[in-house]
Amino acid sequence: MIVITLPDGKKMEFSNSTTGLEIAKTISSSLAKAALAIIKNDSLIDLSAKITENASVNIITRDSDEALELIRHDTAHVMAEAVQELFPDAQVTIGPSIENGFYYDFAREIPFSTEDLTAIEKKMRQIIERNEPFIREVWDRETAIKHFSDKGEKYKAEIIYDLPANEDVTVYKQGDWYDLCRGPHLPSTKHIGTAFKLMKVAGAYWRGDSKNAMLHRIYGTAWRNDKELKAYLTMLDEAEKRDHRKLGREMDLFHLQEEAQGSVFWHDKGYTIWLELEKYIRCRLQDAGYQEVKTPQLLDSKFWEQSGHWSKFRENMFVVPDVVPNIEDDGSIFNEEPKNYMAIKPMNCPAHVQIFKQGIKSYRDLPIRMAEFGCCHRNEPHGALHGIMRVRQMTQDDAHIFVREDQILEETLSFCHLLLSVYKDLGFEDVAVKLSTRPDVRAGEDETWNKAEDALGQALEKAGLTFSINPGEGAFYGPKIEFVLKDAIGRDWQCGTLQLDFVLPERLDANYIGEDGQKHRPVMLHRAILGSMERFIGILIENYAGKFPLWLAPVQAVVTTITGETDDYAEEVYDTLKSKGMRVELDLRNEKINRKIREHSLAKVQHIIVVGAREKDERKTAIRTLGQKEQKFLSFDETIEFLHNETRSPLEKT
RNA sequence: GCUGCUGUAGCUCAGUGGUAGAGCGCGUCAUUGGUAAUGACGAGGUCGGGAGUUCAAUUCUCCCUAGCAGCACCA
Repeated sequence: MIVITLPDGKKMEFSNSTTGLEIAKTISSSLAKAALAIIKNDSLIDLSAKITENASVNIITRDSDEALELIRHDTAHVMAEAVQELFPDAQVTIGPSIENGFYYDFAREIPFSTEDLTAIEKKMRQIIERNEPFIREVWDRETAIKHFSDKGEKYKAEIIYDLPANEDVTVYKQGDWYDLCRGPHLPSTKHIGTAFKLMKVAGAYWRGDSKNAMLHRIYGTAWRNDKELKAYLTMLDEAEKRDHRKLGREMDLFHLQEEAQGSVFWHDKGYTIWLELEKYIRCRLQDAGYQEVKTPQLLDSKFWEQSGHWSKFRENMFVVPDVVPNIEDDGSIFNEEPKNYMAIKPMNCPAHVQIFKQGIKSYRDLPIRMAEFGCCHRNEPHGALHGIMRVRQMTQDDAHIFVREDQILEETLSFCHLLLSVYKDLGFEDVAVKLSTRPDVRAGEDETWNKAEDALGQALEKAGLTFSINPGEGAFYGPKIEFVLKDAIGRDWQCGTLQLDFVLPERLDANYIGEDGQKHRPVMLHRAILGSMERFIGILIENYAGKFPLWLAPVQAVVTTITGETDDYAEEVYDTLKSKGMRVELDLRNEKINRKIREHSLAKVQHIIVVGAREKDERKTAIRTLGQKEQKFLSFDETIEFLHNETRSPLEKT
């Protein structure tokens, strides 16, 4: 006799064994039809799996998150079958479900083409239509290894070989095709439905390691129903429309060119956003008791050896020989072998420690909050570069807070408040927080790590933030907090960070005099709110789809005319707005008003101020605001006041 | 860095083994038009760079380079 407990607490009895399907049938025939799998004591298992002991059971139907994962995983299996039917030379490897869909990696000489995807997808729909049940089998380990090896599936054989000894080797069959898989699966292929689409082919390393063979990965998306699929595809379209590289060009914000790959040419309009953002952050930091500094770009390699970057970070640094170059037409660039090397800074922290070290610091001086809009260069791999989001020259809104150990909690807490308040001002209210804890390879005593992790955790709790733990993801020198914000179309961006560091002050021999008259090591908090100016502006562009909050917008209003007869009045409006510090443009072109409205609207100018003969006569303006049907008719003075109000930054609003 | 794809006018993109085209933009002229494209004419290209095959290469092949997608890495 076994007892099954349902989520509502109801108990059911079965003679000696049962299955999820039997339980569902006992409850109702409609549930039996809808049931896809069950959660038994917190683990997801097949509907047909035998239950032989007392258990709590939750029946999974299509609308649950678990079902969606099953759908995605099963679609991956069906794709693998389709691929092997069409391309018998392809070996299967792994195919998990992922966010928004699934992928499957295949080993094969020839990569898949875009045309292949169409054929594979067609075959998948046939396989689903066959409605083959997924059947689980447990195989003997040795037999399984031999079987897959003989079949030429060496990757599968390798996976089985590496499976923990206590784990069953399970194989799932769907018709004649089968795959090594832990499961669970849907009852049969038809449950997958039709809401999936193969998206793209890409290379991927076996087991994610760049030393291993490159496999061919096919990505797909899969959803519960066509409506969800369509919504996802619409979101992708929307993301493409917002692409900062496209908007950056269209709005004349910046450009990139191959002679300076990974570094941004900021145009007037883009740099206006930068300056406004920088001004805003600078004010917030001043209010929060930070000092601002500026440190050198080029520093001797010996300095980086001392800081530890030379051994740990050198492959990401730009190194310059400290030699006068040869200017003769022939011959090498350098006539002598360089004795010394300089490196362009990839981080600001070691330089900040040098400032800290000037003079003697007392425990009374701490905390010292040292900020820099630090321009750093990192020698990023070519394949990593992406628009202005991932660049080789970047400016961080960086700061290092030198504290005593007893100040960690308080400084962390106030940083969290500052960061959330900044994000809110910039339009991001949905922020996820992650705490990354000690990695396997680390510096420092376990006792110190305990204190550090506790302090960060406590600060987050005090700040009222819910957070998830990233075990083992901390830096080697200390644990860190990462702040992830969600943009207008639901994408996540990791921006802010706070990292505790016990190592660098030690390496660079920073100290302060404590109450006891002895030297002590300060702890460093590395922290950034935006991350980098480049990346954050990229995020802003995509989040707002180019329609920036007015205080950041490069063009806040355009004054334009209907005919040339009112040019003088338009100039007066324009001059007055300009003199009040607003970013206004004057459009006196000999074009029809329709055209001018269209062009400025497409350029995402939010306020178009039209002055024609009527407005001139009455000393008024007609303001057309982007996204609104009605125009406003305001007097000259009201216009100035209206725009002045609209363009106020969050700093002026409080 | 790895795999695949791409590079033609300022932008978006056609096209061809016999040295190139469209739309938008730009310039000139005409037009003075009340809220999402006025018309006409015109100027723009060593077809990413180099080598090879060929009588002939923007087109075919190879190498390099940059961009794009993904992987790895990461702010």
